[in-house]
Amino acid sequence: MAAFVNPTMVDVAKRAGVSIASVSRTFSNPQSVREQTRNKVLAAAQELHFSLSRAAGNLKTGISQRIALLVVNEQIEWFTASVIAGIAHVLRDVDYDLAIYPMDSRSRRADFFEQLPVRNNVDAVIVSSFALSDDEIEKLHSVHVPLVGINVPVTDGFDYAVHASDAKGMNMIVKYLAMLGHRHVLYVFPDLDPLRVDDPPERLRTFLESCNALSYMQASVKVVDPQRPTFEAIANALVNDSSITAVCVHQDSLAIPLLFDMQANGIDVPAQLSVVGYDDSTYAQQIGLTTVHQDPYALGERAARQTLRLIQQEHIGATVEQLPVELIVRQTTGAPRTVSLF
Amino acid sequence: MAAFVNPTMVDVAKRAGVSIASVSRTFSNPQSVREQTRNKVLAAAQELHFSLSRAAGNLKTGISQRIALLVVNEQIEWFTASVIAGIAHVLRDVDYDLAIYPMDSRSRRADFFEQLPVRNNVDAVIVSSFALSDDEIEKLHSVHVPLVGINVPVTDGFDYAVHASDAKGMNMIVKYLAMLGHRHVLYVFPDLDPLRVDDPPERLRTFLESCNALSYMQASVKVVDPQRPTFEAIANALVNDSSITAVCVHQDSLAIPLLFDMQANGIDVPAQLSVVGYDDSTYAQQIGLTTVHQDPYALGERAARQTLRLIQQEHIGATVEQLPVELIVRQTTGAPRTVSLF
DNA sequence: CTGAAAGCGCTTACAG
DNA sequence: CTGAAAGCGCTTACAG
Repeated sequence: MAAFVNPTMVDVAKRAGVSIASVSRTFSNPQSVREQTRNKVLAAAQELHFSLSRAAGNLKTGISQRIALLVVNEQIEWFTASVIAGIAHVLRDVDYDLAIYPMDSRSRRADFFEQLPVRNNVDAVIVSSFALSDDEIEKLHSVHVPLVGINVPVTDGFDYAVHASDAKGMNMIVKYLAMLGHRHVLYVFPDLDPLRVDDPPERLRTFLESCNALSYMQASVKVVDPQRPTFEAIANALVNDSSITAVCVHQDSLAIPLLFDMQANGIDVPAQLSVVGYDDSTYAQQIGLTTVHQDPYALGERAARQTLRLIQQEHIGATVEQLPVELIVRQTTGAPRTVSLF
Repeated sequence: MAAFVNPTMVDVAKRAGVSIASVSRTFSNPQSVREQTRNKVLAAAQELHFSLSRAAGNLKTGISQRIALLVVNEQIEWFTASVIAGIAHVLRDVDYDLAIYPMDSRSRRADFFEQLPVRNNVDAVIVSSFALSDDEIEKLHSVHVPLVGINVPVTDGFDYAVHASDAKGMNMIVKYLAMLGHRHVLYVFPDLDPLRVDDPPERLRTFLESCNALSYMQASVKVVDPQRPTFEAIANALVNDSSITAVCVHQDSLAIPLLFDMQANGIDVPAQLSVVGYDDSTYAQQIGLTTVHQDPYALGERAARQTLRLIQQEHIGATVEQLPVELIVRQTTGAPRTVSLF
């Protein structure tokens, strides 16, 4: 490992008896070189275990083959992990790297925008699921590279943005519950990461709007500490107002333990109470949770594809897109109860 | 965006009235330049929004600041996502990139080892949670870069490897169940990803060994399709042999839906049946699952740190390490039942 | 402590 | 179709 030196194009050129220009061309633009030459080069390259140096190419072309992803959470959870997998999948095929920059504390975030380590070293930046301040957007613009957003609450200043529409999903939930006959739904809302400056959150907002749009539909909200059992937190809301017949939980990761606790406490879901989640995440299917399906992997893929187009200066069509969202009715929802809950 | 050109060291040097060597030094080795000079450089750099080009540096130094991670699954699941987050965390601090190469199909995997896109373009390679063939290891050696493993079943040919010991975890489970008084445990084993050439899997193997070591402990195994409900699959094993009083599930992701189904089917866990999982993954805590805790994030961090040392040619101490594993006793385990299950 | 200069390994006009 | 040559933006021995 000590004195090992990788072969370069000059080694290949020598062995193949051609110029380095021909070597370069057979890799970057094969049809521009005669087949015979190409074969000589390929053979020599194979024999020497030659491999292009991306650093040299990057330097010459000014293309870094790197895209930055700004995310808010460090211990990456379900949604972000899928987004990353989707992006990484499309980038790998074109030999691009994804450089992940976690903004998991105020100081890290401040440092990032202070240093802007991305300047000069990235072909685009993608922001996932949090809001940028105007100042931050301006700084990102100063790196002169396409800026794309995934589930960003406001899209001004972005060259492209994709969303899974919370508005549509919530609207479907509310309409579906109304159709089943529910007239009073409790929204369970976890205290959010303070760094996620999405305020008021789209889901909650559109839940309230959707209920409002239906004159007969009453909405209540219960804010809950995600670290503590949700069941206990909402139990008294439920006893205090017996007109609540359905619970709409902000996200599956809260709904699933809740369901479990309800079952353990002998509450019959959905006979006594309907429960709907949001995300269609791990276990939702196995457990039979009615929820809204979205596809963060697809979001990542789409964002990555469009980013690549932007880098290529290609036309990308619409500058803001929504990916479909789907209500998945399973076993936790039904008609409102006819007898009392407790 | 069109004609924008980033400033280079020569711009900074001019503005600061020094040579580019001094500019370079103030960034790479600040104490080698006089404070006054350094300040001039820093000021000029700031004014021009200068940022080092990593491509140029990489080319000159031969250090790519890139580490490859080989993983087997594309739709990245809980464990791998945490490993990645752990690695990415330590790499970000030293401005290294993580290039993820998914080996999610035979052809992708074959292509990777055929092309070896990593040659000449990576400072190390890390392999997570699958077995390499001898041939593959040999090819990776030919890239002349440190090779490190995370939870790899065999560590020959690796410069370093970290594990969360399945053997220890399983041993704790079996001893704990024995202590509670169980004498016959059913191991629930999912059909594994055929690409994960870990055969026979450590967990199952050490479960059987641990039971064997206790002369009075009987072990049974039920192979299960992870796509279908586990409860139905094991129900008849349970009725057919009433001496089974505990179920040891290969991983939490199987155990959690199983528990849910048991509860729904009126089985009282642990009064009628003890259930233990493995992983301490999402929801295990909220749901009260007895399981073995391991820390893939820590595994990733440790692997990354050691990889960096290897790259630096530093001494790394032991070449194979195990990270602690912990039995977390919660509410799904107890004494064997005294009345029949069904 | 500082500068002039070579060179890392490519790509790509340009000329033939 | 092919080659000679310039140059991308740094780092670093070398000399002073």
